[in-house]
Amino acid sequence: MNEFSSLPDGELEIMQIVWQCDPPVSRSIIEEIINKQRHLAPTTILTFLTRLCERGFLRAERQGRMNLYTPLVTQKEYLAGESRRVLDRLYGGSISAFAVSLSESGITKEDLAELRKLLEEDAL
Amino acid sequence: MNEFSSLPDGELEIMQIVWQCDPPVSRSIIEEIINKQRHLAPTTILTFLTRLCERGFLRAERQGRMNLYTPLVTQKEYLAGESRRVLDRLYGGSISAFAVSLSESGITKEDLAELRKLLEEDAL
DNA sequence: TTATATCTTCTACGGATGTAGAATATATAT
DNA sequence: ATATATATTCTACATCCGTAGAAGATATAA
Repeated sequence: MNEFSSLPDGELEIMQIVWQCDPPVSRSIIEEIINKQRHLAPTTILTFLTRLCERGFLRAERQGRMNLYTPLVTQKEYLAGESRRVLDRLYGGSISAFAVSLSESGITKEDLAELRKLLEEDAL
Repeated sequence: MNEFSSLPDGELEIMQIVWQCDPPVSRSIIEEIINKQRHLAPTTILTFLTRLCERGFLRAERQGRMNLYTPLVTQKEYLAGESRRVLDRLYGGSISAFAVSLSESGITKEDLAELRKLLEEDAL
């Protein structure tokens, strides 16, 4: 259905933060959030942001001497495509095969309950 | 729980074939199967096989002038670990979030039915 | 108006990956 | 015993990715 390229880890990490923020968002905001977890040089973050723009995931607009970034792809869209790819690649597209596999590496009761609920509500 | 590194696409493609075969398996067998889908030079396949040995996913034993490869990691083990990683990376570990996302990119009725059945049988 | 601080863009580099030709080893047919 | 066919290992290379210093641009303080 949709056609967005798969993102490498570094870029995905940035996108996840952008999505969780109120757009548009600046490099410094992203840096602040990321640095709660680990250190990345400002230029590293900017490299990722530039690559995401080239990929068409973000749009940059200048404000003063800094850039503000706005997502062009929603998290929902991206995750739908990416999940599909993963499922196809690993399980030939079978979500139940995936579920069985996960249960083997430990699935939480809460998640199981949640899944049951979704199915009962015909939410899938 | 388990600790196997994530495989790059090329190597995974080979492993999927190895898993679906009766071990041990030769390069030529793998080549035959792969070439139904796309072309890969024999040396390319051998490169992947060598890398998989280095990673500890395969063991090679010489037979005449050719090598026979045996998996050291089961598909089940690998998929469990890999799925877990994917789930954590994309959905903070929530399988229901994953299911919702998949339903947005189109989930088949068959899969849905299968999933219901698994849940009813308490198979997860 | 000019120096300074700060933000971005350029450039770079090592390691991983996909791909395969060149070089080498060896079983086998003659 | 040797040539030939064929299988592997070596070597190579372009591209991608993670990472960040160097260089360049510009808002702002003095």
